[in-house]
Amino acid sequence: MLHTLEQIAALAGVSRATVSRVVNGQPNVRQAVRERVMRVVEENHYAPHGAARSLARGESNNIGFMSWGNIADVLSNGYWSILAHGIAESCAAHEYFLTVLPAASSNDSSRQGILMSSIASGQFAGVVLSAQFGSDRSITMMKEMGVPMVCIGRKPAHADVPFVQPDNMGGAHMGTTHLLNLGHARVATITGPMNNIEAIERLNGYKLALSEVGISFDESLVMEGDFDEARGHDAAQALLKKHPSAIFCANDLTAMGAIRAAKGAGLRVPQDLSIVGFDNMPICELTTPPLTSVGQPIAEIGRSAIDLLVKQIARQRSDKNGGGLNGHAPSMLFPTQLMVRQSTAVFNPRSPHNRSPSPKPRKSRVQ
Amino acid sequence: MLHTLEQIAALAGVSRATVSRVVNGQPNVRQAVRERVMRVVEENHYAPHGAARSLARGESNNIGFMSWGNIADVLSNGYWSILAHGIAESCAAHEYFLTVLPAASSNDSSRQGILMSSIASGQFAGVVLSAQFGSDRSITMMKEMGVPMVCIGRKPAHADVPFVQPDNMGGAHMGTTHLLNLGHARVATITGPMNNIEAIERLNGYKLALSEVGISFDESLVMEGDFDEARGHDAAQALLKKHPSAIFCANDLTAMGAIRAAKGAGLRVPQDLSIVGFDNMPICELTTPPLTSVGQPIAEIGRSAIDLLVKQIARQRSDKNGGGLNGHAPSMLFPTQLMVRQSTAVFNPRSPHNRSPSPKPRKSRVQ
DNA sequence: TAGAGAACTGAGAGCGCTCTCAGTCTGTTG
DNA sequence: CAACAGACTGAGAGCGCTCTCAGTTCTCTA
Repeated sequence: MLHTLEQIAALAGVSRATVSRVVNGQPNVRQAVRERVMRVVEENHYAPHGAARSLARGESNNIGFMSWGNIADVLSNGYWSILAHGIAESCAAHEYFLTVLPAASSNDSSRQGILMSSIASGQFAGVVLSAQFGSDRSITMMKEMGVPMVCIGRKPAHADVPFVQPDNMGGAHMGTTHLLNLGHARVATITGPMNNIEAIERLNGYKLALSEVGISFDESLVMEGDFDEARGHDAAQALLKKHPSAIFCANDLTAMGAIRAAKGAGLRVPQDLSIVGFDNMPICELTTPPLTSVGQPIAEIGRSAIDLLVKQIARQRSDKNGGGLNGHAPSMLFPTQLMVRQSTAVFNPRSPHNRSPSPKPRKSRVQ
Repeated sequence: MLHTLEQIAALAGVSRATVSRVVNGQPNVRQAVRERVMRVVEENHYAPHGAARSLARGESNNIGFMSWGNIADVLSNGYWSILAHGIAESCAAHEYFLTVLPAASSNDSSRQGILMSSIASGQFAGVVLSAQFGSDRSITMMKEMGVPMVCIGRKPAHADVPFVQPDNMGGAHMGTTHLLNLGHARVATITGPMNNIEAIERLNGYKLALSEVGISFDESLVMEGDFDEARGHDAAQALLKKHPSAIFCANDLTAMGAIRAAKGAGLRVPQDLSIVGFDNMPICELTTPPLTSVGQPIAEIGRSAIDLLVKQIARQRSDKNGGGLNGHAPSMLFPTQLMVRQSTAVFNPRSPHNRSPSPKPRKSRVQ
């Protein structure tokens, strides 16, 4: 705090350059000198000034995390916390700082301008952004600026931006198949917002699972949600009129809404209605009944995003120094895993709820 | 990205200094010149280089947020998400960046060293830290370095560090009094970890409420928890043997554990057992039954932390420039609010659970 | 023990920006 | 119309660090 390289150099009786070498662990310093400098450094709690170092090196040690919007409820649902935790951890491991960039909604152009200029200012070595919040325009700008970036979730319009995401389709397929194997024939689904690629992929997984067992897709068993509990509740309430015996939900919050709707309608979960969620948040164990859910390795996805980004940054730097090995940065799809809890059960033909429109039960073959 | 002040100056046919004035909105630039420069700046998407600016100005535009530990479950409980959201928002409003500093546990000294030297490096204009995670030693060091800081939660050993926190004692008093007013006489409590000041304050609020109505404090009705669901469950399970008719829990997660324990013991909430939580997390509305909880303005606390910090930073800067008005930065206590939901009810003398050791019901006077 | 080569050290030129200070250019006044 | 205040502008000296390059000191080998 109180000291500069210059002062430490004076105190140790060497030049600035030598102190710099010692501080950065470079070779070519006599052992005795090295120790003397180290002692002075420690005695004075010297630490190199970050901004000066960035300026001199022409590189930043900061990674930007563009995700936080004015979207408090998204944050509070816990998904982002876990993700952020993985991201922060990996940043620390790579010795980068993680800086939170409150993402601007596409229509808030002044905020977006500030955001972009802060990125343009070279404060960030790279940026992690969420497909959900990153506007297409800002992605385009960042591409033009040549800022390394990684997207959490695929961004269809920007296929060239490396991304990390769970195997949404595979997971939804697995969750739906679980229900089908339990003998359910009328499996409904509550999707996420259909402008969201992950929601679409999950719906596709659901469709695939149905078609595999020869059940034709019934549009009336699909309701669009928005990944939130309230919408999940309303959607489920509407769906229950169609007498499904099971509902596959696009995420856990939606599933919690569905459970609430079922209870409200006097149905027992899982005896009258089986429910599957997606994300396997910690909350799944705390609901009544505990929620069967398709799990994704959220923290690991966050970590991998940073790993990918750091690789890109490194490549960019070596490119500048003449190294020419280019090649496309890979994206990563993470496997999902079904966590069976107590919200799903074998199809129950005797449930009063299932008697109305000819349930046609499937032969149960529990996994 | 691609441009420096120098280049913009050349393009606009003026000197560096003039471009600097325009970019920083300073006076004393002819209108015509100002516009010409602005145009060049915009055409080239110029933004000043952050590190260079910090270096030249001798100030950072970054605030450090020291809280994230390797404590994934703390994060995932949502409290920190909401707090972080308030913090991030206020930082953006004050035009600071928010950088996440993964806090080191006190026993991880190498990590702590890195952390401290990054702070010492002057990258941060100030630091927000959590009383829960900030080690006393790092606080002492930061005080020595003169880094402005604000603590989320009081740190008894550092009374001079400004802090923001909810009125824990008042809130606990309110929550407990609510139960007493419902006629409960055997009100148990599950505390937070007793090395945590907030947990202690909440316990004190509980004691105060009891003493106010002349009920003597019964140690056997107190169990120590750790703000987590699992410990809440176990603590409640143990407490139930003492036949309390109500439990005041130090936070919502603990309360959720208590609900689970009650159900496991065949008790109905609230008919056999009333339960109150603390924090009023969004999850309170989703439990069965919805949880009565003492609410604190989490996001506002986060925002205020930054407001306080920014004031300190400003004062420090003006001090350096000769301004001498010092004075102690204020701390802030935020009011709590009781959210009554369905987990609390009037004392029920006919509950089988309440028949054992002479319940001595209090006369119910519902609020 | 001279000479080559390796190991070590320091001087100095930036990185891109800010900010002071001196100089230039107005537009008023007396 | 000379003189002067006030508005404007640019030169230049850093901010604290890194990194190259030239110079110095060792350490071997012949």
